[in-house]
Amino acid sequence: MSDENLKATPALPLKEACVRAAIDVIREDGLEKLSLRDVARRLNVSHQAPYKHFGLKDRLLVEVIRRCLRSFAEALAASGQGQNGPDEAMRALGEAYLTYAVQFPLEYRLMFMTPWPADAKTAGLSQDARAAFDILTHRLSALKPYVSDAERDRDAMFVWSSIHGLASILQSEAMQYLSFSDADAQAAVAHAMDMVDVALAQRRP
Amino acid sequence: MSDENLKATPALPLKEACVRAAIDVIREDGLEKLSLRDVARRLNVSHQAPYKHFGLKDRLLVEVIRRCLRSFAEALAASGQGQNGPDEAMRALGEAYLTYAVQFPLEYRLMFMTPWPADAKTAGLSQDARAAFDILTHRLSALKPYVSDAERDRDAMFVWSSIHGLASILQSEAMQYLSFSDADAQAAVAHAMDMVDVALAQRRP
DNA sequence: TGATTTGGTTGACGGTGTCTACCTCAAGGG
DNA sequence: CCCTTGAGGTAGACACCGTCAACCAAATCA
Repeated sequence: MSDENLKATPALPLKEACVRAAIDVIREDGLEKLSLRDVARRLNVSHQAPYKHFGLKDRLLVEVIRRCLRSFAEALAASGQGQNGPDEAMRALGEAYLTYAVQFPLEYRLMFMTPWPADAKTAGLSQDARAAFDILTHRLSALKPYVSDAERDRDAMFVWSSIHGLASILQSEAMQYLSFSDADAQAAVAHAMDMVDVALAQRRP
Repeated sequence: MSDENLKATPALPLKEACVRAAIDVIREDGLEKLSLRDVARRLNVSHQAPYKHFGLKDRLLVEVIRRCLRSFAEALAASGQGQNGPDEAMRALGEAYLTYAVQFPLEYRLMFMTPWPADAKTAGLSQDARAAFDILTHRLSALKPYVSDAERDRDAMFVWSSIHGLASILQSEAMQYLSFSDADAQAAVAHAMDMVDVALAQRRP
């Protein structure tokens, strides 16, 4: 036996522990409830300890967004397995997207409905976002042949904006505000996805 | 002459002035920069004065959102004038929607990308949201005949989610993050709107 | 007239992000 | 071996914030 049991609660380096605690807070209560001091309290550490690792609150936030983007991209990529054709794979992607948005609304909001910290671009978040987007472009390429990447990207942008719009409406209370019943809402979602398929199929070879 | 020039800066009752100042702040710096104390300072009034009119910050926010929804609905409704047919009216609606989102990104974010205060429903915001939504349903009714309101609402939800997705992507920096050029972005928007038209036309009589 | 409501004031409390200063301890170079 | 240095932790302060409480003047109204 080594001396593991001697140290109290090392387990994780504090930096990593901060990120995880922050994700917990956001998952539970949302971004606006996130405070560095609260994170510190949860980890039984002084209110300045997290500051040593992330000089600014925003820099912790960037790290959290990065994690979210990656786990989101993983969920999307996993949706492809065991599908028969490109059509089903495409549909599965859309459903995985919506599922994620509904299952983790606060993370989804953080990634796509919240202004990113100013230094997000320098921090390389763009690449993680692009990785998620490219899952979509790849499936589109399997679906129909494109003469150029630009043409494919236009289709991708259409699909993405439609699904994203749907997701963001779903995870807000907009449906309730417009007094849609649950059944109506579900039907509307299915219909919207059909419409996307229809539009994509329009000029398919 | 009456005694107008005797009073310093009455002009508006404080309540109204607060709402307008709050909108100014949001337009300039975004929701997260809005504070009741700042509003009070701008109006040369004690930090508690606004509190007399809106007991909670959220209640001021509700009032601001209401204004935004109404001016948004106005802009949408105005887009219908002087169009030739229902098709053009529909297209004009979509463009007015996007224009508004791009022109007033922070207001747009406030209306559709920010969790509404808890008492928004009781405060009757739903009706204002519904009014905006119904502009869309009316134009759809002019576009093609529906056998039921539910069917029309499903189409409306599809159109709305597509355009909303587009708008929310446009007003975020997502395009930049995905390294779309301005021209590409514009082309993507036009393409997406075409796709919506295509899908809508699919089963048109 | 006297009571009460309305709309304003100041002051306090607990919470936050961030700055500065201090401490401690491990690693390394002379 | 000592001594510097830097990383990672601490406590304390400052300026904000939302909100509550107490007070106060003028208007409204019984």
